[in-house]
Amino acid sequence: MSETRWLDADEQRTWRTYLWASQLLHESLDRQLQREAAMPHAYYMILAMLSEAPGRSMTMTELAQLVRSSASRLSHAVAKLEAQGWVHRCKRPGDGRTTVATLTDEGFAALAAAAPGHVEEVRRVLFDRLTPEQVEQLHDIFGVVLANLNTTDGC
Amino acid sequence: MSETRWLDADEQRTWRTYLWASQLLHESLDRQLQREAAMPHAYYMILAMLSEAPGRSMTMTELAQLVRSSASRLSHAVAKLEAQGWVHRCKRPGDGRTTVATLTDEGFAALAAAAPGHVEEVRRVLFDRLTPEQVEQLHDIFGVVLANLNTTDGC
DNA sequence: CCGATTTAGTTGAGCGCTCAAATGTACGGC
DNA sequence: GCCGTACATTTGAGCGCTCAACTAAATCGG
Repeated sequence: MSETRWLDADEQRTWRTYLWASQLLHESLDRQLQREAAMPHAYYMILAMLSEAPGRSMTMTELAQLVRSSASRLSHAVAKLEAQGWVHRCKRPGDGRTTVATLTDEGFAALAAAAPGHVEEVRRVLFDRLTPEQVEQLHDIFGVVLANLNTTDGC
Repeated sequence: MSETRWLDADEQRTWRTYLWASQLLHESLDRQLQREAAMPHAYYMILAMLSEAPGRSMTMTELAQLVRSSASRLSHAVAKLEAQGWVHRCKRPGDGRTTVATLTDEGFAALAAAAPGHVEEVRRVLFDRLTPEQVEQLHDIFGVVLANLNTTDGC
Protein backbone atom coordinates (compact mmCIF):
# COMPACT_ATOMS: atom_id res chain seq x y z
CA MET A 1 0.00 0.00 0.00
CA SER A 2 1.88 3.07 -1.20
CA GLU A 3 1.24 6.72 -0.48
CA THR A 4 -1.26 8.32 -2.78
CA ARG A 5 0.33 10.64 -5.32
CA TRP A 6 -2.19 13.48 -5.12
CA LEU A 7 -2.68 15.85 -7.99
CA ASP A 8 -0.63 19.02 -7.70
CA ALA A 9 -2.27 22.42 -8.17
CA ASP A 10 -1.61 22.46 -11.91
CA GLU A 11 -2.95 18.98 -12.46
CA GLN A 12 -5.96 19.67 -10.29
CA ARG A 13 -6.76 22.81 -12.28
CA THR A 14 -6.29 21.03 -15.59
CA TRP A 15 -8.35 18.07 -14.51
CA ARG A 16 -11.34 20.13 -13.41
CA THR A 17 -11.19 22.36 -16.45
CA TYR A 18 -11.23 19.27 -18.63
CA LEU A 19 -13.99 17.64 -16.65
CA TRP A 20 -16.39 20.57 -16.71
CA ALA A 21 -15.63 21.46 -20.30
CA SER A 22 -16.04 17.95 -21.64
CA GLN A 23 -19.24 17.54 -19.67
CA LEU A 24 -20.72 20.78 -21.01
CA LEU A 25 -19.49 19.90 -24.47
CA HIS A 26 -21.21 16.55 -24.44
CA GLU A 27 -24.41 18.03 -23.05
CA SER A 28 -24.46 20.70 -25.74
CA LEU A 29 -24.08 18.10 -28.43
CA ASP A 30 -26.71 15.86 -26.96
CA ARG A 31 -29.20 18.66 -26.47
CA GLN A 32 -28.74 19.96 -30.00
CA LEU A 33 -29.31 16.53 -31.52
CA GLN A 34 -32.22 15.79 -29.22
CA ARG A 35 -33.84 19.11 -30.07
CA GLU A 36 -33.29 19.12 -33.83
CA ALA A 37 -33.18 15.44 -34.69
CA ALA A 38 -34.88 13.69 -31.77
CA MET A 39 -31.99 11.35 -31.15
CA PRO A 40 -29.23 11.15 -28.58
CA HIS A 41 -25.64 11.53 -29.67
CA ALA A 42 -24.87 7.84 -29.17
CA TYR A 43 -27.59 6.92 -31.66
CA TYR A 44 -26.30 9.43 -34.17
CA MET A 45 -22.91 7.77 -33.98
CA ILE A 46 -24.38 4.35 -34.59
CA LEU A 47 -26.15 5.61 -37.70
CA ALA A 48 -23.01 7.44 -38.84
CA MET A 49 -20.79 4.37 -38.47
CA LEU A 50 -23.29 2.20 -40.28
CA SER A 51 -23.59 4.73 -43.10
CA GLU A 52 -19.86 4.49 -43.77
CA ALA A 53 -19.72 0.69 -43.83
CA PRO A 54 -19.86 -1.23 -47.09
CA GLY A 55 -23.49 -2.05 -47.80
CA ARG A 56 -24.37 0.16 -44.82
CA SER A 57 -24.15 -3.08 -42.88
CA MET A 58 -22.15 -4.41 -40.00
CA THR A 59 -22.07 -7.16 -37.43
CA MET A 60 -23.26 -6.14 -33.99
CA THR A 61 -19.84 -6.92 -32.56
CA GLU A 62 -18.02 -4.89 -35.20
CA LEU A 63 -20.38 -2.01 -34.65
CA ALA A 64 -19.93 -2.21 -30.89
CA GLN A 65 -16.15 -1.96 -31.26
CA LEU A 66 -16.45 0.97 -33.67
CA VAL A 67 -18.63 3.05 -31.36
CA ARG A 68 -16.77 1.88 -28.26
CA SER A 69 -19.94 0.52 -26.78
CA SER A 70 -20.74 -2.54 -24.72
CA ALA A 71 -22.67 -5.29 -26.47
CA SER A 72 -25.57 -4.60 -24.14
CA ARG A 73 -25.72 -0.88 -24.82
CA LEU A 74 -25.58 -1.45 -28.54
CA SER A 75 -28.25 -4.12 -28.41
CA HIS A 76 -30.64 -1.83 -26.52
CA ALA A 77 -29.85 1.07 -28.83
CA VAL A 78 -30.27 -0.89 -32.05
CA ALA A 79 -33.53 -2.31 -30.73
CA LYS A 80 -34.85 1.25 -30.41
CA LEU A 81 -33.43 2.27 -33.78
CA GLU A 82 -35.05 -0.75 -35.37
CA ALA A 83 -38.38 0.12 -33.76
CA GLN A 84 -38.06 3.57 -35.40
CA GLY A 85 -37.37 1.92 -38.73
CA TRP A 86 -33.87 3.38 -39.03
CA VAL A 87 -31.96 0.13 -38.76
CA HIS A 88 -32.79 -3.42 -39.73
CA ARG A 89 -31.38 -6.56 -38.13
CA CYS A 90 -31.13 -10.05 -39.47
CA LYS A 91 -29.14 -13.19 -38.74
CA ARG A 92 -26.24 -13.84 -41.03
CA PRO A 93 -27.03 -16.92 -43.17
CA GLY A 94 -24.57 -19.71 -42.42
CA ASP A 95 -23.84 -18.43 -38.91
CA GLY A 96 -26.72 -18.52 -36.49
CA ARG A 97 -24.86 -16.48 -33.92
CA THR A 98 -23.91 -13.28 -35.65
CA THR A 99 -26.47 -10.59 -36.39
CA VAL A 100 -26.00 -8.03 -39.14
CA ALA A 101 -27.38 -4.54 -38.65
CA THR A 102 -28.21 -2.52 -41.75
CA LEU A 103 -29.01 1.17 -42.06
CA THR A 104 -32.35 1.59 -43.83
CA ASP A 105 -33.11 4.37 -46.30
CA GLU A 106 -35.17 6.10 -43.62
CA GLY A 107 -32.21 5.83 -41.25
CA PHE A 108 -29.89 7.31 -43.84
CA ALA A 109 -32.35 10.13 -44.44
CA ALA A 110 -32.60 10.83 -40.72
CA LEU A 111 -28.81 10.91 -40.46
CA ALA A 112 -28.52 13.20 -43.48
CA ALA A 113 -31.11 15.53 -41.99
CA ALA A 114 -29.34 15.63 -38.64
CA ALA A 115 -25.79 15.97 -39.92
CA PRO A 116 -25.54 19.66 -40.88
CA GLY A 117 -26.86 20.93 -37.56
CA HIS A 118 -24.67 18.50 -35.69
CA VAL A 119 -21.51 19.49 -37.54
CA GLU A 120 -22.28 23.14 -36.95
CA GLU A 121 -22.62 22.45 -33.26
CA VAL A 122 -19.32 20.57 -33.20
CA ARG A 123 -17.69 23.60 -34.80
CA ARG A 124 -19.39 25.99 -32.42
CA VAL A 125 -18.40 24.16 -29.25
CA LEU A 126 -14.93 23.09 -30.31
CA PHE A 127 -13.18 23.75 -33.60
CA ASP A 128 -14.16 27.38 -34.15
CA ARG A 129 -12.34 28.40 -30.98
CA LEU A 130 -9.16 26.42 -31.42
CA THR A 131 -6.05 27.17 -33.45
CA PRO A 132 -4.84 24.53 -35.92
CA GLU A 133 -1.97 23.82 -33.50
CA GLN A 134 -4.41 23.19 -30.70
CA VAL A 135 -6.43 20.85 -32.89
CA GLU A 136 -3.27 18.86 -33.52
CA GLN A 137 -2.40 18.87 -29.83
CA LEU A 138 -5.91 17.70 -29.01
CA HIS A 139 -5.53 14.83 -31.43
CA ASP A 140 -2.18 13.79 -30.01
CA ILE A 141 -3.30 13.98 -26.39
CA PHE A 142 -6.42 11.92 -26.85
CA GLY A 143 -4.65 9.57 -29.17
CA VAL A 144 -2.44 8.69 -26.23
CA VAL A 145 -5.42 8.35 -23.90
CA LEU A 146 -7.28 6.19 -26.37
CA ALA A 147 -4.34 3.88 -27.01
CA ASN A 148 -3.86 3.58 -23.28
CA LEU A 149 -7.46 2.74 -22.49
CA ASN A 150 -7.89 0.40 -25.42
CA THR A 151 -5.05 -1.76 -24.20
CA THR A 152 -5.30 -1.55 -20.42
CA ASP A 153 -9.04 -2.08 -20.24
CA GLY A 154 -8.81 -5.08 -22.46
CA CYS A 155 -7.30 -7.23 -19.73
CA MET B 1 -29.42 28.88 -45.16
CA SER B 2 -25.69 28.58 -45.79
CA GLU B 3 -23.67 25.62 -46.98
CA THR B 4 -22.55 23.30 -44.21
CA ARG B 5 -18.85 23.58 -43.48
CA TRP B 6 -18.10 19.88 -43.09
CA LEU B 7 -15.19 18.68 -41.03
CA ASP B 8 -12.06 18.06 -43.08
CA ALA B 9 -10.15 14.79 -42.70
CA ASP B 10 -7.95 16.15 -39.93
CA GLU B 11 -10.83 17.57 -37.95
CA GLN B 12 -12.84 14.40 -38.41
CA ARG B 13 -9.98 12.29 -37.13
CA THR B 14 -9.39 14.59 -34.17
CA TRP B 15 -13.05 14.75 -33.33
CA ARG B 16 -13.53 10.99 -33.27
CA THR B 17 -10.34 10.39 -31.34
CA TYR B 18 -11.49 12.89 -28.75
CA LEU B 19 -15.00 11.45 -28.63
CA TRP B 20 -13.99 7.85 -28.10
CA ALA B 21 -11.19 8.68 -25.70
CA SER B 22 -13.27 10.99 -23.53
CA GLN B 23 -16.06 8.45 -23.48
CA LEU B 24 -13.76 5.63 -22.42
CA LEU B 25 -12.09 7.92 -19.93
CA HIS B 26 -15.36 8.82 -18.30
CA GLU B 27 -16.51 5.23 -18.21
CA SER B 28 -13.27 4.11 -16.60
CA LEU B 29 -13.62 6.73 -13.91
CA ASP B 30 -17.23 5.91 -13.28
CA ARG B 31 -16.64 2.18 -13.13
CA GLN B 32 -13.73 2.53 -10.75
CA LEU B 33 -15.74 4.70 -8.36
CA GLN B 34 -18.80 2.51 -8.64
CA ARG B 35 -16.75 -0.57 -7.94
CA GLU B 36 -14.61 0.71 -5.10
CA ALA B 37 -16.80 3.37 -3.53
CA ALA B 38 -20.33 2.56 -4.69
CA MET B 39 -20.96 6.03 -6.08
CA PRO B 40 -21.06 7.52 -9.55
CA HIS B 41 -18.52 10.13 -10.53
CA ALA B 42 -21.07 12.95 -10.42
CA TYR B 43 -21.80 12.19 -6.76
CA TYR B 44 -18.12 12.10 -5.94
CA MET B 45 -17.78 15.59 -7.38
CA ILE B 46 -20.66 16.89 -5.30
CA LEU B 47 -19.05 15.55 -2.14
CA ALA B 48 -15.66 16.92 -3.20
CA MET B 49 -16.99 20.41 -3.87
CA LEU B 50 -18.87 20.46 -0.58
CA SER B 51 -15.78 19.30 1.30
CA GLU B 52 -13.84 22.31 0.05
CA ALA B 53 -16.49 24.86 0.95
CA PRO B 54 -16.34 26.81 4.21
CA GLY B 55 -18.31 24.90 6.80
CA ARG B 56 -18.61 22.10 4.23
CA SER B 57 -21.82 23.87 3.28
CA MET B 58 -23.25 25.47 0.21
CA THR B 59 -26.47 26.69 -1.31
CA MET B 60 -28.02 24.31 -3.83
CA THR B 61 -27.67 26.95 -6.53
CA GLU B 62 -24.01 27.62 -5.73
CA LEU B 63 -23.33 23.90 -5.71
CA ALA B 64 -25.13 23.45 -9.02
CA GLN B 65 -22.95 26.10 -10.64
CA LEU B 66 -19.78 24.57 -9.21
CA VAL B 67 -20.46 21.10 -10.54
CA ARG B 68 -21.96 22.45 -13.78
CA SER B 69 -25.19 20.66 -13.09
CA SER B 70 -28.81 21.57 -13.66
CA ALA B 71 -30.85 22.37 -10.57
CA SER B 72 -32.90 19.27 -11.23
CA ARG B 73 -29.97 16.92 -11.51
CA LEU B 74 -28.44 18.29 -8.35
CA SER B 75 -31.71 18.03 -6.46
CA HIS B 76 -32.14 14.37 -7.41
CA ALA B 77 -28.51 13.64 -6.58
CA VAL B 78 -28.53 15.38 -3.21
CA ALA B 79 -31.76 13.61 -2.34
CA LYS B 80 -29.97 10.29 -2.81
CA LEU B 81 -26.90 11.48 -0.97
CA GLU B 82 -29.07 12.65 1.89
CA ALA B 83 -30.83 9.27 2.01
CA GLN B 84 -27.38 7.68 2.37
CA GLY B 85 -26.58 10.07 5.20
CA TRP B 86 -23.70 11.72 3.35
CA VAL B 87 -25.27 15.14 2.95
CA HIS B 88 -27.77 17.06 5.03
CA ARG B 89 -30.15 19.72 3.76
CA CYS B 90 -31.92 22.50 5.62
CA LYS B 91 -33.59 25.77 4.73
CA ARG B 92 -31.54 28.87 5.37
CA PRO B 93 -33.07 30.79 8.27
CA GLY B 94 -34.36 34.14 7.09
CA ASP B 95 -34.80 32.99 3.50
CA GLY B 96 -37.42 30.35 2.92
CA ARG B 97 -36.30 29.78 -0.64
CA THR B 98 -32.68 28.84 -0.45
CA THR B 99 -31.59 25.44 0.82
CA VAL B 100 -28.16 24.82 2.27
CA ALA B 101 -26.52 21.44 1.71
CA THR B 102 -23.92 20.30 4.22
CA LEU B 103 -21.47 17.43 3.99
CA THR B 104 -21.89 15.15 7.00
CA ASP B 105 -19.00 13.43 8.78
CA GLU B 106 -20.07 10.16 7.16
CA GLY B 107 -20.05 11.89 3.79
CA PHE B 108 -16.57 13.24 4.42
CA ALA B 109 -15.41 9.79 5.47
CA ALA B 110 -16.87 8.25 2.32
CA LEU B 111 -15.12 10.87 0.21
CA ALA B 112 -11.82 10.35 2.01
CA ALA B 113 -12.12 6.61 1.49
CA ALA B 114 -12.86 6.99 -2.19
CA ALA B 115 -10.28 9.67 -2.98
CA PRO B 116 -7.02 7.69 -3.21
CA GLY B 117 -8.39 5.11 -5.61
CA HIS B 118 -10.03 7.79 -7.68
CA VAL B 119 -6.87 9.89 -7.95
CA GLU B 120 -4.89 6.84 -8.95
CA GLU B 121 -7.39 6.14 -11.68
CA VAL B 122 -7.19 9.72 -12.92
CA ARG B 123 -3.43 9.33 -13.13
CA ARG B 124 -3.70 5.99 -14.84
CA VAL B 125 -6.11 7.11 -17.53
CA LEU B 126 -4.71 10.58 -18.12
CA PHE B 127 -1.76 12.22 -16.42
CA ASP B 128 0.66 9.31 -16.34
CA ARG B 129 0.70 9.18 -20.12
CA LEU B 130 1.03 12.89 -20.87
CA THR B 131 4.07 15.13 -20.91
CA PRO B 132 3.94 18.33 -18.82
CA GLU B 133 3.60 20.27 -22.07
CA GLN B 134 0.59 18.22 -23.05
CA VAL B 135 -0.99 18.82 -19.65
CA GLU B 136 -0.59 22.53 -20.21
CA GLN B 137 -2.01 22.26 -23.72
CA LEU B 138 -4.93 20.27 -22.38
CA HIS B 139 -5.63 23.00 -19.84
CA ASP B 140 -5.49 25.74 -22.44
CA ILE B 141 -7.68 23.93 -24.93
CA PHE B 142 -10.45 23.12 -22.51
CA GLY B 143 -10.14 26.50 -20.88
CA VAL B 144 -11.18 27.93 -24.22
CA VAL B 145 -14.00 25.43 -24.60
CA LEU B 146 -15.24 26.06 -21.09
CA ALA B 147 -15.19 29.85 -21.45
CA ASN B 148 -17.02 29.49 -24.73
CA LEU B 149 -19.75 27.24 -23.40
CA ASN B 150 -20.21 29.13 -20.16
CA THR B 151 -21.00 32.29 -22.07
CA THR B 152 -22.86 31.05 -25.14
CA ASP B 153 -25.11 28.65 -23.30
CA GLY B 154 -26.04 31.26 -20.78
CA CYS B 155 -28.19 33.16 -23.26
C1' DC C 1 -19.69 -37.72 -32.19
C1' DC C 2 -20.63 -35.72 -27.50
C1' DG C 3 -20.03 -32.80 -23.66
C1' DA C 4 -17.63 -28.48 -22.16
C1' DT C 5 -16.18 -24.10 -23.34
C1' DT C 6 -16.28 -19.98 -25.96
C1' DT C 7 -18.59 -16.66 -28.76
C1' DA C 8 -22.69 -13.55 -30.22
C1' DG C 9 -26.29 -11.36 -28.87
C1' DT C 10 -30.44 -10.31 -25.96
C1' DT C 11 -33.04 -9.30 -21.81
C1' DG C 12 -34.67 -7.13 -17.37
C1' DA C 13 -33.94 -4.67 -13.20
C1' DG C 14 -32.22 -0.64 -11.30
C1' DC C 15 -30.36 3.90 -11.51
C1' DG C 16 -29.02 8.63 -12.97
C1' DC C 17 -30.30 12.21 -16.08
C1' DT C 18 -33.45 15.27 -18.86
C1' DC C 19 -37.38 17.88 -19.53
C1' DA C 20 -41.43 20.04 -18.16
C1' DA C 21 -44.42 21.09 -14.60
C1' DA C 22 -45.32 22.21 -9.91
C1' DT C 23 -44.40 24.32 -5.28
C1' DG C 24 -43.35 27.76 -2.35
C1' DT C 25 -40.96 32.11 -1.21
C1' DA C 26 -39.27 36.90 -1.93
C1' DC C 27 -39.62 41.27 -4.24
C1' DG C 28 -41.18 45.47 -6.89
C1' DG C 29 -44.80 48.58 -8.32
C1' DC C 30 -48.97 50.87 -7.30
C1' DG D 1 -51.19 45.73 1.75
C1' DC D 2 -51.77 43.26 -2.63
C1' DC D 3 -50.74 41.30 -7.13
C1' DG D 4 -47.67 39.82 -10.59
C1' DT D 5 -43.18 38.37 -11.48
C1' DA D 6 -38.85 36.37 -10.64
C1' DC D 7 -36.27 33.09 -7.99
C1' DA D 8 -34.93 28.57 -5.53
C1' DT D 9 -35.91 24.16 -5.38
C1' DT D 10 -38.44 19.90 -5.92
C1' DT D 11 -41.11 16.38 -8.32
C1' DG D 12 -42.44 12.76 -11.73
C1' DA D 13 -42.40 10.65 -16.14
C1' DG D 14 -39.61 8.82 -19.57
C1' DC D 15 -35.32 7.26 -21.43
C1' DG D 16 -30.53 5.53 -22.00
C1' DC D 17 -27.02 3.03 -19.69
C1' DT D 18 -24.91 -0.56 -16.56
C1' DC D 19 -24.58 -4.93 -14.69
C1' DA D 20 -25.63 -9.57 -14.36
C1' DA D 21 -28.15 -13.30 -16.01
C1' DC D 22 -29.73 -15.70 -19.87
C1' DT D 23 -30.28 -17.99 -24.68
C1' DA D 24 -28.42 -20.12 -28.33
C1' DA D 25 -25.03 -21.38 -31.73
C1' DA D 26 -20.22 -22.61 -32.97
C1' DT D 27 -15.94 -24.92 -31.64
C1' DC D 28 -12.70 -27.85 -29.40
C1' DG D 29 -10.92 -32.04 -26.82
C1' DG D 30 -11.37 -36.64 -26.06
